[in-house]
Amino acid sequence: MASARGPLLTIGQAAAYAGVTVRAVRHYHQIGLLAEPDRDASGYRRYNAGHVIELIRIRALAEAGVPLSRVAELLKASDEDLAEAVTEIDDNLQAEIARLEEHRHAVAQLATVDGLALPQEVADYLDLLRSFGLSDRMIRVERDGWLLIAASAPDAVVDWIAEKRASFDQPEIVDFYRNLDKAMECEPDDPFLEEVADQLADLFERYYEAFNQEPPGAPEPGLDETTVAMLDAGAMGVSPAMHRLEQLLQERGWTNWNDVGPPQRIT
Amino acid sequence: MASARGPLLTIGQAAAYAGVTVRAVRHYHQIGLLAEPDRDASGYRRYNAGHVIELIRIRALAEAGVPLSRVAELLKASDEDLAEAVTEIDDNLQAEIARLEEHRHAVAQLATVDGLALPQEVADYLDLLRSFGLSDRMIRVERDGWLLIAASAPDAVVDWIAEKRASFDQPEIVDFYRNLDKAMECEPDDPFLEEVADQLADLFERYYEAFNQEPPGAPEPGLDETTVAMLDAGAMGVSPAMHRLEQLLQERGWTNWNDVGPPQRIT
DNA sequence: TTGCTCCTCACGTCACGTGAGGTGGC
DNA sequence: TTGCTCCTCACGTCACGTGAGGTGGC
Repeated sequence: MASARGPLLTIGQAAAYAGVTVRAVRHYHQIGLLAEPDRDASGYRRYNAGHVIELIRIRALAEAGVPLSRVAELLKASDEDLAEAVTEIDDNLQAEIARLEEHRHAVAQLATVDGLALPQEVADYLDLLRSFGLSDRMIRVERDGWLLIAASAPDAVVDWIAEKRASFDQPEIVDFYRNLDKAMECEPDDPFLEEVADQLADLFERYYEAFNQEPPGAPEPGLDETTVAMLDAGAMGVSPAMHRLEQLLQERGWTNWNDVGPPQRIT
Repeated sequence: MASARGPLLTIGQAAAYAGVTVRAVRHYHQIGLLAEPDRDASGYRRYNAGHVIELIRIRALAEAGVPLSRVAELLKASDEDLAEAVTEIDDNLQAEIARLEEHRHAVAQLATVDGLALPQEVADYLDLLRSFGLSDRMIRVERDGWLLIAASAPDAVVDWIAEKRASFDQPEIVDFYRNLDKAMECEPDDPFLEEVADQLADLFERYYEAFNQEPPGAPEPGLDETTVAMLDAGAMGVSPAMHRLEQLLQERGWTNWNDVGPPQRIT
């Protein structure tokens, strides 16, 4: 039994000594982690060396990220039990550090609005579209589409965006996107939409010819139906003109026009 | 205005798509972070592509450790504002990682019971005492004393422990500690205590002679009064015998005997 | 019909923070 | 007397988790 001799610290002094807040000390009392000291005549808690030592040890464990519910048990642990627990705690710390490092990468890519939840390659692709003078509206439609694709097929998105990007080496693709941009502003009965539909059907035709009726990529490019439907809904929802354009394309014998995978000829 | 066309996902499907829990989605609605979608005839929420995209973006920020209260503002932010915020978020992440790395070090040293809140050098010192066959009780008194010292003078403790450790090169110091250990078990009136007091007084005498009345270290070795008083209380509280030994030493002309700093000759 | 999802309260979690209202110590 | 510390409730924080009790969809 340690005697009550020695300096008796107030809760504020004990807390300052151990480097914790007064409220934290009271909390440790409340949950039974730290024994309540005796009170003085005024009802103030008075701490002796033993209490302060226990408080320092509690803090050492708590600061290391050990939940208070485990601190109690570790304070009483043997060297072997403690060593085992320490291994586990260190594993947790390492995992947490790895998690944060990952987030640092994610955050770095998030430096631009486009980068929110998108890989750098997609953000670069969107910048390429911008460099062609395409409207913010167009960029947003593309970005949202690729967000959905990235969420449903995170492993494939980088390959797909590379293919998509390469297609912009052809000046007629760039030209088509500019027309598509204008088309989004049209009324559904604007004759310009027929012009764009013709241009797109022509592109599809040449695309199939170039690959001898054997376009690269499977007809199902790896996206589930839900995602494809959401992509369509997103693109079509932009304006009634887009909906009309889809109809005009079907009249010309083409369907399944979306951001990934080849179009399909209606047979 | 995006149309309500496209596949309408249930809350469970939308949550799974974005990689969050159903409860999290409801929570985002509750705090106004994510707009409530329309309901179907049964009162079920039905999500369209726009909702899912917003959900993915919320998740991207939240997972990076951004508090939800800031997520709302960042979703609407410009590229410049976002870049600024990202710098800050990354600073926070780096600080957090550094904090965890520190804790990994602390935890590594905590692998043994002695290491709880004590630097490795002190734990090594305690092991040295153990190798001399000193009792667990003695080790505990020493450990608690050094815990108090480490808490009040963390920068100096390594130097002090090195001095203390070096003193054990002298066989008579080791011999004295063994006697001190036995003395702790004594009744206060045991004549063995007088023997130990004589031995300690002799050690002090030779210590002063060796340094020509000019012992190293200031009379006040850098510890505040509170700590010194707690150290005394801790050591004296162990047993009445220790208290008696202190008295016997005073009779022999010595005071201020504790773990750090030189003893003082009563003038 | 069974099992799964959906709904809305509403309390629980974790480690304290933060007043609210009052008293003691220098 | 003033300002600071101490006391005990007790609600607030943060981002949901977890039943409780009930209904809808395949």
